[in-house]
Amino acid sequence: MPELPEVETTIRGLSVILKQKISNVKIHTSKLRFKIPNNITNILRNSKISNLRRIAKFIIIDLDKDYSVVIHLGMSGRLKTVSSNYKRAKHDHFVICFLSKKLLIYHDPRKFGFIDIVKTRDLQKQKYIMSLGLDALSPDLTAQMIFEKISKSEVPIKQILLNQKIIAGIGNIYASEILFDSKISPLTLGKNLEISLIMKLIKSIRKILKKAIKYGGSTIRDYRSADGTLGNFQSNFRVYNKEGKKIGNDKVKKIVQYGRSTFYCPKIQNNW
DNA sequence: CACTCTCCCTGAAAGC
DNA sequence: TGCTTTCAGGGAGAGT
Repeated sequence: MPELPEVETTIRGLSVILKQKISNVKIHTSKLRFKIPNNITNILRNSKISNLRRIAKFIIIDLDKDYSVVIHLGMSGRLKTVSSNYKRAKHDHFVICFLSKKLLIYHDPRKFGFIDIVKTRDLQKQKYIMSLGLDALSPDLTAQMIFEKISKSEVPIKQILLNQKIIAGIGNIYASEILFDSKISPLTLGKNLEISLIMKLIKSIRKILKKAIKYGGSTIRDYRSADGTLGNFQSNFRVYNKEGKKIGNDKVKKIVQYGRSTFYCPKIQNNW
């Protein structure tokens, strides 16, 4: 599932479309999480891709005409670049065609993602961007900032990590991995996390996410970056989806928090 | 405002 | 084997 490392991997795989000129756009399905704006075709046609970047889990494709395409992959979204002899597959909802004959395809079986187009200068005003906390890989992220945000919170740290308003980019899989790495119990309430543990947590956030990016993203089954290469971080999951696995003299336990599965080692993650 | 829960959707996997 | 049910998860929106 696309979390920060998968989004980063996708963007790196998209570099082949940089500077390319768009010849056409095809919308096969406009009803994703939100409707794809009607004016997107007109704005995209004859534009050039000037830059590719990431804000948390959002992919930003900047155009040369002061507009930016915003793509969120939701849970099952993928972007792939293919050549002109490509045959459309099921769930290919949106296609950008380039003069070079290359195609950029948005593929999303569950349609939880969305595609938007906004004036680049208005990007930060979009409510889905505006509400985001600091990016999980931002060098500016400090334990003090997190402490101030969670020191009164009765919410368990696992759920806090998923809250994009506090730290942006972490999803359900890496939340478990990060907590295991920092030896913090997912059940710890925000208000009970002392600053030294938050420092440890931030170290683990950076370590786990960077490692996942290095391995090309992961995801549950068959995460592929935009150039089609298979992410292989999943073989590096220590606890996620590993219920019953022995680690030292402990065993991975699965619990459900707020309707989401959490995997952890009760004896190892025992900061009580 | 802060928090919790449901729902959107499809395909894979489990259950029968 | 094959049909049916359950589960997975990001985040908006409703409800408390």
